Amino acid sequence: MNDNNENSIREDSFNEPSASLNFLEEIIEEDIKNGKNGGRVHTRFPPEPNGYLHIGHAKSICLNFGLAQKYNGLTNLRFDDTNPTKEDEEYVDAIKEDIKWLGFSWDDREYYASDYFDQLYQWAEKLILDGKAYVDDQSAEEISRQRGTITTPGIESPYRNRSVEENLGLFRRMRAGEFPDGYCVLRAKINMSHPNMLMRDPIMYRIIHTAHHRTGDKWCIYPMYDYAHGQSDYIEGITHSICTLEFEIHRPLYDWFLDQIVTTEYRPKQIEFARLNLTYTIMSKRKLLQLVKDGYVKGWDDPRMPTICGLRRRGYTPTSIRNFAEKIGVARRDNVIDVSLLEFSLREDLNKIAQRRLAVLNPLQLIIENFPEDKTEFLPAANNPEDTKAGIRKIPFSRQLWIERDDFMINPPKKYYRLYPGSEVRLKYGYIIKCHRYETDPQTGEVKTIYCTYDPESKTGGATANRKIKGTIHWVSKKHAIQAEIRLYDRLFIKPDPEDVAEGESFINYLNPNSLKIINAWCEPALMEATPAEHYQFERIGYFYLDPDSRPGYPVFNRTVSLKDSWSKMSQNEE
RNA sequence: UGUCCGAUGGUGUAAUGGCAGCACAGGAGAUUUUGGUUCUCUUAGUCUAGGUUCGAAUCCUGGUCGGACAACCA
Repeated sequence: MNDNNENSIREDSFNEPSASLNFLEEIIEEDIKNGKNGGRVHTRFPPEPNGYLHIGHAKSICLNFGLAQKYNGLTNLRFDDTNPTKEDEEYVDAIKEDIKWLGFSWDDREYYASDYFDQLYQWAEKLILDGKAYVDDQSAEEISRQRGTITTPGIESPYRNRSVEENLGLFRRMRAGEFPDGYCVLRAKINMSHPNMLMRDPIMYRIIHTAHHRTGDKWCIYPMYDYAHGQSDYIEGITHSICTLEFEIHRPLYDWFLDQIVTTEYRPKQIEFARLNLTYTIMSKRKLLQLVKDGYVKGWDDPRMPTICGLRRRGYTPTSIRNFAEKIGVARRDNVIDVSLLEFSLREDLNKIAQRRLAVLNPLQLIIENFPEDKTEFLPAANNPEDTKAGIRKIPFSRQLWIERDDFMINPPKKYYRLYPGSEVRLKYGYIIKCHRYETDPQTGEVKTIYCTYDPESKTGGATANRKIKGTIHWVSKKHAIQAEIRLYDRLFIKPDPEDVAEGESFINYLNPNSLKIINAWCEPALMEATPAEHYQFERIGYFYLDPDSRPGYPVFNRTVSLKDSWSKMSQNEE
């Protein structure tokens, strides 16, 4: 497949079995080696359908599906829908779409915690029968007060030692709907002075008279997360239940509930990893919701949002996100990933696949004085220099062009090799031109028009085509250009850690006022046929992606990410 | 104040008692009809104090710093 010797050697050493494992892979390989759960690997991705998925979830998705793929296992999609007051069908569909778009499949294994309400209820009765659970009639406030604090033990509920019969009767009446919301709860009887507060007789069921998006009015009691999650894992045959670090403290409870019901050799195991944090980004669902609700962004899929749908609309590719997840690795220490690593993964993919086009975002008129008035030439241009199979297109060229305002200076600094009086540049895919003079607006002093001549032999394939010219600039033919709306996005926050708030401020104070700038651009005609099936690179500018707001004859493009720009960096450092 | 978890260049992540490596970011250069891409070189790291050991990022002890935990949320 590859007869380059050096390359195949490198490949081989890369695939050596000694390649290092992350801590999750180590645990899994150890479990497989020990024949745990019959050597099976079965993971799950368990979103709560109460919001949209973001890049942090993408890490979890890549981990869960990736690990299963690597060890020939399976991954279930399971909606953790145990709280009907917060959850909605709307989110279910969005979540499914996002996971599919990322490139993962749960086949037919789409489950809901609510599928297990009957089984969960049966097990709850068993716990009551075993004297391990009781109905508590106290108010939420009272229960909370009795729970003690982090440093002081709690005290036992006066209802803690009700008889099994009384508990069973009460629990059945809870289920039957005889009590209003909050009248009583079912609690596990564990230890009110446990140093881990979650073990101080945690609540298993509460009364909520609200219709559920799947079970409708069948239930008016709903299980809490801790009581539902491990049991759901057990029902589904999950082997490795991977979650984020904040659930670490829940693990003893996860294990306690399993202890009460597991009768088999098989048993799922919870393992925690550190969630993703990104510089200049917030990941909290609550805060993202606030951005949407209060109109700081235009919706969950606003291209500035770190949501999967936002990134998709912005022009991110699934490949770039998967590669990113691979690069950041996984561990148990808190981390903040530099957003430039995400952008690197994005450019890396886009560079390979993006269709090149010419567009002028900030136009300046250029006239080629020795080019005939009425002549149009069609110049062949490679669609993608990284991929010859992408083919070519022809770009119209004529006497009057638009060029980028940045590509001309009256008094250029050192190392500026674009256009200035007397200089020569190459027009990309076209001719070498020389600048002779320019015209300014007498009112404003702004440059209006640049006058050049072209070297007719300097076209690709021409006699002087290979002359060394330092600068190449992009252009569009004025009379053939089409207009498009361009949305220039920048980071949403001006502070690397927007959640690190000063006294009396909130993350809202750190919003970047320039996170969106809308302009009009002149584009080569081929962009009239732009489609969301393609990603585009406007040469020398950046990557762009067609927005659904586009109208017939008027495309709208989102700037996905700019090209790396070592010139602006260099000229800034000079200052 | 208690319990649990964690600590390796600026940011991530390897090294599983034996040469501290890789990626991003930063810097310098080469190539280039994109100041893009690609390529080369380069700056920079084991929280701290002790102990075990021929040998410690790794094992032990103390400290320091950071995180999690007191919803009828997940």
